[in-house]
Amino acid sequence: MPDKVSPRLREEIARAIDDLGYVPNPAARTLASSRTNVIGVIIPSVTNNVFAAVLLGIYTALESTDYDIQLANSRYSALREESLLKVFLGQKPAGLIVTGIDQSEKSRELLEKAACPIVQIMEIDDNPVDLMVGFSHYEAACVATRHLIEQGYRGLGFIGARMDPRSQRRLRGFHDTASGAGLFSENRVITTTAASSVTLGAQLFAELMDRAPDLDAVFCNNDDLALGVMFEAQRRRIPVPGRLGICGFNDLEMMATAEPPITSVRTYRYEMGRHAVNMLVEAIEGTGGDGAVVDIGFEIRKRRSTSLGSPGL
Amino acid sequence: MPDKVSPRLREEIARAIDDLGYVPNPAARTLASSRTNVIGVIIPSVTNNVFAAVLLGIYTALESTDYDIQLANSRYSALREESLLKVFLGQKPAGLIVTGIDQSEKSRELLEKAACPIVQIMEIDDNPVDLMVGFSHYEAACVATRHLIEQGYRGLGFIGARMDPRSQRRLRGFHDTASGAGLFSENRVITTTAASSVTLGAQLFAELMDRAPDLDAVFCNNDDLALGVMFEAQRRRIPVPGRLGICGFNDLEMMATAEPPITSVRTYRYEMGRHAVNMLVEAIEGTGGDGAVVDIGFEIRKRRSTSLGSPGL
DNA sequence: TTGTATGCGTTATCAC
DNA sequence: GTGATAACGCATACAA
Repeated sequence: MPDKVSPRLREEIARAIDDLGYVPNPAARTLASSRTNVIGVIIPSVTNNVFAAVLLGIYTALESTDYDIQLANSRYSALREESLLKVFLGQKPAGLIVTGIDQSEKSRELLEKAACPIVQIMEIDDNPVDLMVGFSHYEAACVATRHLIEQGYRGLGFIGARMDPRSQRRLRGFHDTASGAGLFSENRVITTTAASSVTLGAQLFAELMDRAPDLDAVFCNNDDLALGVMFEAQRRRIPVPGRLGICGFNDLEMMATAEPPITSVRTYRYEMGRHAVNMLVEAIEGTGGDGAVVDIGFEIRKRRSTSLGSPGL
Repeated sequence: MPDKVSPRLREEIARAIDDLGYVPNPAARTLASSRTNVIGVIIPSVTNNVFAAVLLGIYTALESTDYDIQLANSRYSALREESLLKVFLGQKPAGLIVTGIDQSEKSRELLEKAACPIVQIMEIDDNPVDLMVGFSHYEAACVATRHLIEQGYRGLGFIGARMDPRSQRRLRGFHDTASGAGLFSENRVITTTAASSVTLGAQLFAELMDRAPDLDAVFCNNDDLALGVMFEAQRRRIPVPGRLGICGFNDLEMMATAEPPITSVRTYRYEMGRHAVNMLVEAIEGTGGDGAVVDIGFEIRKRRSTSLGSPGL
């Protein structure tokens, strides 16, 4: 579409289009060109604030393009993801954004032979289907656990819900780091596959505390659980951070305002969404090399909830 | 599609379809039939938990149908909603779900003359474009305010963020009820158009408390703000509910687990989403009468954060 | 009932 | 370049 038309003529055309009430028919367009401007997005949950933020990044980045997005949520089921993938690929999408690196074998196959660029988000490893943007949940958990140890906590515990692949990698990071310092005890780990919530955090903490009185710090799978732990600690008059250290994951906005403010691992959800779209569009339009893996990183936000050893926090 | 085929034959057909790798082409289908199976959804925000829950209801209800959903967020802008509406209507959608009743004049016009069923969600009034499912934010605020009065609070205040039309109606409900009891003071009301957050709740409460020391109860526009108020009260060693009553709005899951548990107005977000889809599909398929307005109600959840007069709570 | 031709609105191709 | 025309893949109306 060369812009060699005079502004004058251009306007006239626009007016004519408007007068005739012409509206392009997308169905006819994609049928004729056998090309769509649809980018498929599969996330595990729409209500989880983490993925909602990713989604916001995706929508925002897409606004300056003329791609449409087709959203689906897999509800943390690899099987459901697989069937969604089939439907999506049937539409011959311009690109695909999928969550994580734990697709089913069949899904992986479908993705490998897909005709469009694919970007996996939220995690990174050295075996991408195509594009990838995320961070290492394992490393993030290691850093958080190390922080607890450095603060002087010795009875390290872990509370986890949902236990999707990313949660499991966080647990591994916790395990390896705590073990390395000779501070790991299976007895101080409690997990469930139930959906995460503040209430669940309180319940799991209550259970864990009763079972393991030597517990003096918990690394929570996510911020909802951490908040629940804090509420339950307050109910039981357990001083935080004096008697109990609490560390969350994701650093939702409320963590900084809680009383006491809660330490958490900052992750860049919005940015991952934006980045994923940018990479994808570049790949679709052939302006960027493919096979790229970008590590978007994370950052531990140290706050009062873990300031046992450094009251200055 | 009469099911007069033998299961035997049916399976054979399915196998043949699978063998040939046949995948229906939706573009060709909509082009030929000049009908789409797309339902457009416009919500103000994807990250706001309230709308995320609505969305979950929508996606869930849609799973048993063969409609697709086209999602867009207006970012609380009537102007943006208008342009989204134009794009959506250009696609000749099978139906449309829009948020609220405060569309721009032009949007209203577009909706009125749209060829498909429309459902407005989140609110109700007696002037629907077509279908409607929601509840009265005004009434809900009245009930919440009355509760504070019944508990014995006299220095009633209001904290509001975003101040979209629904928030404004809640403020009106608060105003009218408090005024009716001779307990309204403009000095105890603080609002901002900034986006709501826990941090903002804490800030607004700090400001309000400094300005109006006679404040002894706050009705918050939403639960994030209420949680922020609670944290700030704890920081300032203000006893809740003894010296300060707190009431939120929406009853997010965390409200029941907070310490103290926070009173809130339960709203049925998920159900509104489901109901909207069901009404829409019925209207599209002509199996239901149109023009229906369904009041999905709300319920005040009384908890310790407002138990000044009834310690038994 | 079963089969066949025409049209949906665009893109893309091929003559010109 | 410019303008006519053949696909694109399915639905549908009509003929058999």
